Amino acid sequence: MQKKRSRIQIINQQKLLDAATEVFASYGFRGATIDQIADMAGMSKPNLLYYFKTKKEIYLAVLEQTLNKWLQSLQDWMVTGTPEETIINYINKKFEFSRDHAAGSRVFANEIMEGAPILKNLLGEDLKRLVGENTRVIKGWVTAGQIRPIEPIHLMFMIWAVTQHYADFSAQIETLTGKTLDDEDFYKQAKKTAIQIILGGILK
Amino acid sequence: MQKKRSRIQIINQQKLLDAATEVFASYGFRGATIDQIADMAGMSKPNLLYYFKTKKEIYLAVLEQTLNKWLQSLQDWMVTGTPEETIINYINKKFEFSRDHAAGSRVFANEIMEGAPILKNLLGEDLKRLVGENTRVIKGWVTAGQIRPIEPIHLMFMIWAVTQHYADFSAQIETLTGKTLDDEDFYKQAKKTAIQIILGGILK
DNA sequence: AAAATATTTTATCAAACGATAAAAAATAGT
DNA sequence: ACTATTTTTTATCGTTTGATAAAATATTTT
Repeated sequence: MQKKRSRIQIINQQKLLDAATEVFASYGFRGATIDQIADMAGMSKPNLLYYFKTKKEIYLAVLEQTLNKWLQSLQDWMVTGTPEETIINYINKKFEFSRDHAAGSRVFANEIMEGAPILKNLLGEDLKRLVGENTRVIKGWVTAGQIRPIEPIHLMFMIWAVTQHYADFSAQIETLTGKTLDDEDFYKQAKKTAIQIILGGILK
Repeated sequence: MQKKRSRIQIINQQKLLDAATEVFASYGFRGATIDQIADMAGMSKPNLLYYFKTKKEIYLAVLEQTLNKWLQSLQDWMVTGTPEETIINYINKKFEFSRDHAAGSRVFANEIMEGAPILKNLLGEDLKRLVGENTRVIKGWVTAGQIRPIEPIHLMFMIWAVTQHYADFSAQIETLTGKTLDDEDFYKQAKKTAIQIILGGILK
């Protein structure tokens, strides 16, 4: 029987999750230390462990919080619109995610580069199913002659690659351009270019 | 006065660099341990430290080895060819790198996600200069009306994003498709799709 | 083969790390 | 205001980690 979470608990757990997201984003699960996370949250290490019993437990909480938001954009895939509308909408959603959850995107990237020990099962089931549905839609467009013949899965990868790149490599992008997605003009230009090229590349 | 490296030294240092590349690729600088690297190289920890005095020293060696190969593809940028030839050639080079140096690509990705503490200076100088040269070429194409109006830097990011994605997220891609770039057909299809979309997106 | 040098192993260290126990302080319920 | 509960702090533990010293082994040079 789970007691109702107190006000302090809710505040502190979220504060810890935010700090943990930042630290795991930078150093991955193994490279991150709970000292660092506690420090960033303005808390002592044992106090952190009062809210999350182990390092793995807080990592799982971070992954879950981020994953839900990540999958959301895939689920919102519109099957009713035209190819153009659908792709634009999807790229928009992905860019929004990269801007609003850049650290979460990097947590994912780290998890996958470590071999996705935690997410492997989930990627092989839920994500695989979602991707299957979406590639079928794209395949339908090709068959119906609505877009140029294209391998659907690689189009998906391409959209993920471009949108996530701005979150995962923001340090490099900032060094080269002085800007990040937080800059409104830069955000619009990045999105515009991506949409322009991808749409131009698949539409007839 | 540096003594000539012995036969054993050359063999073992390369064996260690290869092992270190794999481990740093998975766990980043902080997450990797020299025990792990030594194990993977079939060597004891103190023996590793005989060849590389510190963890940072072997990390720097790995970064340098990979960086040279990474920059190579940028330097080979053809200024004499048509836009079509130049882009195809560049994407080819990048895909080759992702296939032949996937682990190295991930070492980079980790370094950048950690905030690029080591590479920051280099990215701000050498890379910035190279990117500047290449974006100027693209800008010239636009001005001359050879390609559609496009923001050059975002085209560069797009090419990096797509090509590196296949190396950095190979675990995810393998889970979803069962294939990696080592599969010849998969490699060709990935490259073909990327070239088709990007060229189609920028050519008139 | 003997001597000199290079490489590997064994033993060990101090600091950092994840985690626990128990006391102290703060908050909530009556 | 008093009591019960929750939250925070202090102290500490066993491992892991990066690194060093010194002995043992292997290789090269003469």
